Amino acid sequence: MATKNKKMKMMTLDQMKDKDIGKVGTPERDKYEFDLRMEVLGDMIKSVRKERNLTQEQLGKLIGVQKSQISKLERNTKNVTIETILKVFSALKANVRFSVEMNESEFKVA
Amino acid sequence: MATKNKKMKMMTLDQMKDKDIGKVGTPERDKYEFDLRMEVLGDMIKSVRKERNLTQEQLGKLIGVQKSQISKLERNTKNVTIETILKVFSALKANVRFSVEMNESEFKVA
DNA sequence: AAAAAAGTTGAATTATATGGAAACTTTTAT
DNA sequence: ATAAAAGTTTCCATATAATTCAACTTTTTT
Repeated sequence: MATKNKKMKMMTLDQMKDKDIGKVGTPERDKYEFDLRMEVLGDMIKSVRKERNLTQEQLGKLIGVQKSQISKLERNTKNVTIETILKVFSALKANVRFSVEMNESEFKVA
Repeated sequence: MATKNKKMKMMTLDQMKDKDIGKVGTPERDKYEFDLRMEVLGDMIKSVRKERNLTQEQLGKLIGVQKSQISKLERNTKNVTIETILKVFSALKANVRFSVEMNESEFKVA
């Protein structure tokens, strides 16, 4: 509940999962980055939502959709648009950032 | 899990833009993270593509779409799905990562 | 164990992203 | 200055993401 870090708090997905299943308080819960995969996105939403102590219905109301929609997003039945991602995380007061990492040597232009 | 590869090169969008308009060789071209905003996405694609010395047509061929499609993505005429982002950056041999940053104190559950 | 709350699923609809083709414009050679 | 290459735009079709509603299942509470 009450925060210690005044600034930002970030968490890994695993840590989030740990939280979901009970194991709270891992040490390196500081920052988290992961490859942008669709499969993992729903878990992120769910975890942040839980962190905010919201039900799917409440989150839905926050962004103006039914709880079923939230469920679908969390369960990742489909591909998702950036807009949707932003809408959801914005409602959760979470910043989404993304970065592109370019492996120079790996590309050969013939 | 996935570990860092040896030689990654990352760059900021501003640096990419600098490159586009001529200013190459900025010092902190090392890593880059930015808020996931749609407006900026097209620039990312364009910049990485240029870094790879590809034309829109070549990139298009790489992922199996017309050059007009690439143009649209770069110009951000529409919202984009994750799948598309991945497809493009994967063709460019660039890793996309994304992170969620949660400001604890900012959320008040009533 | 029953009731209530939370979450899931399926079917249907609407909105919009993806995509191609061709004409057009801008940029880059020659 | 012209031609060629690269990029943009418009029109259009198709695929699929976003969404709702209602019934259903699972979880939580009492």
